[in-house]
Amino acid sequence: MTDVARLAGVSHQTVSRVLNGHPNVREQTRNRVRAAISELGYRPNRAAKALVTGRSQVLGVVAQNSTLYGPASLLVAFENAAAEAGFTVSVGNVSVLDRHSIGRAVEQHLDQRVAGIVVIAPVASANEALDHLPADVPLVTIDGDPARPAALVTVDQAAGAREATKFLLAAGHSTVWHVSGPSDWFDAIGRIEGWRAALTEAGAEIPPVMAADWTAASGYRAGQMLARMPDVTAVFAANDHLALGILRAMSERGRRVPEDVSVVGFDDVPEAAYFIPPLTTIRPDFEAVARTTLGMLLGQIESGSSTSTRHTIAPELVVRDSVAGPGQR
Amino acid sequence: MTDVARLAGVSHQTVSRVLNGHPNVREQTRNRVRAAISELGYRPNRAAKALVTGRSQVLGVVAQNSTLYGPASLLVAFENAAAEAGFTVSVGNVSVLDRHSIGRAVEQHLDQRVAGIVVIAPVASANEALDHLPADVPLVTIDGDPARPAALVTVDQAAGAREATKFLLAAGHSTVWHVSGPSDWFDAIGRIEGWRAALTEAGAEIPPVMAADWTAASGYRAGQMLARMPDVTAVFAANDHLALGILRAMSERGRRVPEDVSVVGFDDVPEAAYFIPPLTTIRPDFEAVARTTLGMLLGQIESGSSTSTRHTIAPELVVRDSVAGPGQR
DNA sequence: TTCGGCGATGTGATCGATAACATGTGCCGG
DNA sequence: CCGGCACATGTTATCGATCACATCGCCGAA
Repeated sequence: MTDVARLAGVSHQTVSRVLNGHPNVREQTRNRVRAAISELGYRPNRAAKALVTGRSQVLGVVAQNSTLYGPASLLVAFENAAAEAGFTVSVGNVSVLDRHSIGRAVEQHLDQRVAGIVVIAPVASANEALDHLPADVPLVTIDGDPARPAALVTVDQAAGAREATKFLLAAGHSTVWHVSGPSDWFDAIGRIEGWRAALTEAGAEIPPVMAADWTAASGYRAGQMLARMPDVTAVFAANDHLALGILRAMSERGRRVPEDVSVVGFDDVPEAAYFIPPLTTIRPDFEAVARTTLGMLLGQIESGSSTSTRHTIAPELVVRDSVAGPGQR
Repeated sequence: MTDVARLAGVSHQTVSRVLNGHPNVREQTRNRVRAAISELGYRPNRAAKALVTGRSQVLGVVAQNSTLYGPASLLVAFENAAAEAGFTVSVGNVSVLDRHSIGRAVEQHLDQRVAGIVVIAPVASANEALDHLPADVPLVTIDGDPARPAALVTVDQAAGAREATKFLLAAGHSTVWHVSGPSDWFDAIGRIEGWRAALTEAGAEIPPVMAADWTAASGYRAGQMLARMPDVTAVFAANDHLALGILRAMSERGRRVPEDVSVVGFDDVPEAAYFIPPLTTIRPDFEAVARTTLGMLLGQIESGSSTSTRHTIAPELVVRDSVAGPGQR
């Protein structure tokens, strides 16, 4: 930086002003400095800037280390959004979302002087950790507890589940079964709620929830039970991989989809259109979630105050071939 | 740090020595300093350290922004391995792997004074960029060009493809068709080579390569063509999602898998066991790739010299139900 | 005419760590 | 009994930026 200043015939402070777009610099001076910068191939040292300002141009993300489609897509979408805004993303993967792990990951980020932190906290166990975090750092939660008063962005799980269920009911089914995600996930809870609400509104009978985790394996197991109950004609699976397992179980027991049983999933994984049959599902807009999260975070960073705004992103129904009326049998 | 020094009754330099495990500190002094540190809840400022040493405890990863299973798993595995070694990972996502984008991402990482960089460079277009990178920074490439003399870790694509093809031949098929990935991906090229080698060794006829991208959609299109050729009895798909599309195309045209047509995939995505039928596939060991990469990177960081070692990780055949002999029809 | 004020720029202190060198002990061998 | 050396520790400079404040013209209003 000193070299640049010398070449441009100004002080290091003026170079700093040009770099940071400070208004009070003469056009001519600004140009001289710019020329010197590009001639020397000068690149500012972020570490020095971080040291003096106490903040870096890095955003920290704490996420459960997983290749689950939802969280992974969210992460990628957020990385993109952040890159566009000129931020780098530092990922603090964590194997369990408990208080200790999250706390450690957050502190590690604070050591690096990140400008803000995003916690992808889809499970109940993350709550306690979030309650004990320092309040003065910009922080936004994705998929966290809707009941917590904190800055939060989520997909509207209940609305999506409701739409899926209503779509099945509208096709003529008298009720809809549900294979749910793990009960400690807010996503799973929200989807159960939406499903139940749609059934209640329609005055339909509410079958017991079939608990599963998010894997195709557990969907398959649930599907094996559903397949042997002849009165089951419609199933709403809490995600597409569960649906995949269900499709296979149905196929093995000779129950055709959608002629005998209709199935709707959630997530719209890229392969969903190529399941047998192509899966009708709910598509959450991960990019919108990422953009919104980034916006809130940047807002907090600029204002210096942490808000408790809540944003909910409505998902969208994608109709394919896995739903038909019960009469088709 | 000054506060800690005062409380412990020593100089800040001694505190620094304790922090960095310097040997020449008396046991008793060391304990006093440790006590002061924990009493004050002191946490060192990484930015300051990075400023003075010129290196941070951060590793940069440049990857194509995608939710493709392979790259995404690799990234997660690497983040875990790095976290275990006490490093944070900063991800520089890039939408296209061309010279300009990679260059920019790398420079951004250098601005942050990362300790080392990993480039996940599975396509040919990344080569040019890699040739023009500064040579003095520790850098390891994953899935890069096997022909480039650089530090590189890859899955042994050819060996996996060969194993898959041999398995199909061993089941009694006279030849094996191949639906490949995009021709600018080294992974795709390696898999084609392995497939071709296995056919050549067995003296089997070599059918034309069916070009596709990695998506289920393109697998479906290829599958539609394969399904109408009655002499096609065995297909090796370059990844599991392609295989999924093929399975659906076969199912639509009434060709049963595995009775009429056998299919093998590549990747072993978690859902592969729940395709219809469960997919026989090749499982690459992403964790081994990540561990090896990290090891090489740390080696370079410590030694200060950049090596050109190459490591290849052999994948493994996972047998399920999508392969049978041609006689079964 | 004069002085307040603002715009453009420079000067020195500062962030929090490490590096290089200096200092002060105590022990050993000659 | 003393020089010298290893060990423990302290002092000061340094990394590369920003911040707070000082300075210097210059313009317009009293």
